[in-house]
Amino acid sequence: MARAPSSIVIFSRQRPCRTCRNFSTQIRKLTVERKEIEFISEGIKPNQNHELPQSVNQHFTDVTKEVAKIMRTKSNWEQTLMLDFPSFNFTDPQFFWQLLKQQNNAFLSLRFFHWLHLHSDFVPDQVSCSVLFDSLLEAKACNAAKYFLQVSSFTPEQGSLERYICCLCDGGMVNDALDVFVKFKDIGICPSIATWNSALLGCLVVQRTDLVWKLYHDMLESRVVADIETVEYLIRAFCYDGKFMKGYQLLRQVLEEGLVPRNIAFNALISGFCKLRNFVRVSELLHTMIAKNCAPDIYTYQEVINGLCKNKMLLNALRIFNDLKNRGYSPDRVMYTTMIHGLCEMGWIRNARKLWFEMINKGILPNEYTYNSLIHGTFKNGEFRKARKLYDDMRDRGYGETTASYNMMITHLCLCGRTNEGFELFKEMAQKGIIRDVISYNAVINGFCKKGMMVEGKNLLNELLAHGIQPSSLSYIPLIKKLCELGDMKEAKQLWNDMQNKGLKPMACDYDHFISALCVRDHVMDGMDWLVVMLKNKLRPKKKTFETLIKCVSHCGRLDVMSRIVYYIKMGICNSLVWKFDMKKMGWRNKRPESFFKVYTRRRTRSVGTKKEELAKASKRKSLFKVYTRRRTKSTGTKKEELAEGSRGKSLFEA
DNA sequence: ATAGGGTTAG
Repeated sequence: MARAPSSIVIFSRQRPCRTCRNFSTQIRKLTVERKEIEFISEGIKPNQNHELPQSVNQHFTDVTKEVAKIMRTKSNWEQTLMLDFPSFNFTDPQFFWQLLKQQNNAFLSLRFFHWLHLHSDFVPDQVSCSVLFDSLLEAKACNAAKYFLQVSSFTPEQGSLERYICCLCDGGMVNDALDVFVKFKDIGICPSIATWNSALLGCLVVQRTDLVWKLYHDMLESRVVADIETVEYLIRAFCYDGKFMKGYQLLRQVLEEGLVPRNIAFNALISGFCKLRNFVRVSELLHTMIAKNCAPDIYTYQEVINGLCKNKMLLNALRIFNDLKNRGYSPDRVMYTTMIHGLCEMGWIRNARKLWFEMINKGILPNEYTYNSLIHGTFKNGEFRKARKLYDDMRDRGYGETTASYNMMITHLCLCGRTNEGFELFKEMAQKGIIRDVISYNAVINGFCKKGMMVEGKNLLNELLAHGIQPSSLSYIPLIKKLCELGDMKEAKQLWNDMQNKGLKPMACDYDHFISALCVRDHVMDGMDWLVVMLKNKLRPKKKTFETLIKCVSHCGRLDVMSRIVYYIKMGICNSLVWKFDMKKMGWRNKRPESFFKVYTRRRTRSVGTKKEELAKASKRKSLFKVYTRRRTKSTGTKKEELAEGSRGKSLFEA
């Protein structure tokens, strides 16, 4: 696959006109074309060796008018034409010209051509073809243009072909556009930079960055000089691929050359660095924008506020939001919705309501997104009745007929124990023809499981699979969790295997369902086996998992198992980066791992034993622990060796 | 561009 090279050639055309996307200004007007046609037609005399008499031309004009009228008004125009003009020769190229000029409608002309072609293999002459083709392009009818090109097999001139590429890209038919590029390559002609850019944008819009890079590779091969618009698309493509740093480096590179891309490139980068939680860079980008006379727009701030909210930095988001208002920017509906959603997500429902009424007072009406955000927040706040009322309000306004709305409502109904109502909505979706996706199914499956309705839950999972919907791990986990609770470990394991056979990776907390179910039934060793599986899958166990195990271990006094847990902590996890990060957060970096051990023993013994017992046990454990620390330090520490030692450790414990 | 599904901390 083609990849973007690290550096690119820049042509210093700061703001290129968008040749290919603005048909009304860039493409010659159809009226102009018509004049040209009339002019040319005097010189070309298709099928005739002499001038047509004026009377014949007049006759054509009359007939074309009549034909146009019939085509516009009658659905069975083909028959009507045959009946009304039984002896007329429609295949006369002169007549087709006349029709093109008269009808002023590319689609009607195309239909007429299609009819003629079906009956007589009629193909208009080159000039008519290009007029028709160009007007189809002007009408952005890429499918029609493609069809016409195939059937008439005429060769458009280079300009038309380039506009054809733009038209295809506008209509999302990027693969066809790429085929035209191949044609250009074959005849050794290089399209203009505007056409390349239009194609890059087309690929970007349909989220095919692989094609962006392929095109860019071809561009470099054709020695086309990229311009700032190209750079914008490449930055956006990098961001789409999640390679924000590469996009950023490209931006730096062009800024150094004195070129500034449009806001949208900055916005994409800002959105990316928000995702990475790199707000220092976000701030730097904002400053760069201002310095380069590229004032951040409402979309820019939208990205910033969205990023801050998603990272739970609500106060910062609110500050910027209020600053904007104070500085005279008026937040739009999207901005209000984003802010309300952020507040609801964090449970700040009162502030969310305040903004809700503020926007209504400003004359901005909430839309479906706003309603959904506030309903979500109201549910989270446990106010079922209020949420229900808001939902009815939304329905009264004609919103709520989308999958996302239904899913939100079903999820919350199921969460607050109203699974039946949720299921009713789920059925309503099917009746109304609203698509039910994996989230809809998962929500109801979860609801059924919560109520212990396992048969219904399993049926729904099977229905989901039967409908060919790609399940997610959340389609299985509620069932597995409940089965574990009920003690049906066999069935739970069966579903667990089904899930993994579908390539779905469970998360670390999903193992807890098995571990706690086993611990409840005093099967500590089996619980340990699950821990081992987790570690083998390079999953970082949650603190809760250890707590569950340790509680159980202490309950049945299996000190041997306890030391094995500590062994795993030392052997398996301490070396992974993730764990180190967690250790750092827990404040025991540079401390000896015993402290971790102590935390758990202390917590446990408080609830169980007396202080004397505690001390005695602790010292015993400590000595056990020391054995293993010593053993571990002996090993030189390559991963393989550690794994080998891990398995030896296991057998030691079980002996 | 904005809405729908699970994690963690004292």
